[in-house]
Amino acid sequence: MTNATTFHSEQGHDSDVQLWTRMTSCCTVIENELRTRLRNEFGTTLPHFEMMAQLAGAPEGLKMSELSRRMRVTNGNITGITDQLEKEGLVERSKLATDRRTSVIKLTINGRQAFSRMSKAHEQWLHDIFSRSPQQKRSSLYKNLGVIKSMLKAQLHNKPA
Amino acid sequence: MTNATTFHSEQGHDSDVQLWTRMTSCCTVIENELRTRLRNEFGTTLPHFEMMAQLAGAPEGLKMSELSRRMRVTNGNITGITDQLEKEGLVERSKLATDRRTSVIKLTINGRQAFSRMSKAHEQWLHDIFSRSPQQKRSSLYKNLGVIKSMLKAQLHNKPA
DNA sequence: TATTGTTATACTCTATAACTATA
DNA sequence: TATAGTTATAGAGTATAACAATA
Repeated sequence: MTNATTFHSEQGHDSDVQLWTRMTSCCTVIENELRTRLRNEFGTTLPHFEMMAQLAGAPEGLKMSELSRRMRVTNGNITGITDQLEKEGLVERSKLATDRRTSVIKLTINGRQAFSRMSKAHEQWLHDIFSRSPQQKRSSLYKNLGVIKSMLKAQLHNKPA
Repeated sequence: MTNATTFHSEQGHDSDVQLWTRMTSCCTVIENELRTRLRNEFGTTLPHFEMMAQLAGAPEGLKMSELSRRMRVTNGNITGITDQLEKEGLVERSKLATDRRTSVIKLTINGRQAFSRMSKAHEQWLHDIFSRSPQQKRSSLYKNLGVIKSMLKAQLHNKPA
């Protein structure tokens, strides 16, 4: 992710730019922090972690095209991430009898254990970051982001927001 | 930027993970949109645009180390971006008499004009994205992100949030 | 010694497009 | 024809580290 701008305009939409600046700035800082910690403490990356998180929430496994849709990256990249995680023994491919084109990806036992450790830390990091903000403000933030999210969903393509 | 997770935990900090998921998801979608538009309509990239935005807000110019700090990337990358923008005639380096190590970067006239066009579009895109959300909610979102921002500032290093 | 900026390099992440195999 | 996944490739974006010039 990249950063903020401080430019001032003449169109009267300054507040939109400022909102975006603040959003992306907060996200960049947090994401950099998470990325660094995942690398230093677990030797992994954000996309690898996120694929595992998707799979942890789907014990029956996910098709690669579904992972592609959810993670908003193209098929080729899912192949690459899957290859690496499979080599590490964290996920496994299996074939569907009903459609031999399709691969279903699941966490292995090892993958599930590894993800469990990582996600505990990840959750704690986020708690450390957010818990200094009053619960009421966090809740309001969550709700208002939900409004943005549903607008984006309606507005831009058919990607999940 | 990367994407969301939907994992559920046992530590009771689920809401922190959900907040982060929603934040980063919204940011990813918007950022991808801005990146695509900057490339398609202006043949530029987000970091290039953002450096120009920083310089547009500082008519007296900025030191490269200051750009590095503001954009949260290392010096070497600022050198690279500056080289490219300079080659396009959009920025110029100048030397300080008081410290001959330092380079001060400014937008050229062309750079200022180019940025003016781009930032008008950029502002309009953001307005299109955000304006469907009620003003009151956007304002609340902005304020609550401000709380996060100042906490991050206090918490993580000395980087500007 | 510390700081500013440069250079060289390598890696992660991503998109595009051509491909294979199935449907 | 359309879809699922693979492969190859190119480029963006970034960090690390060694370096030169200056403070």
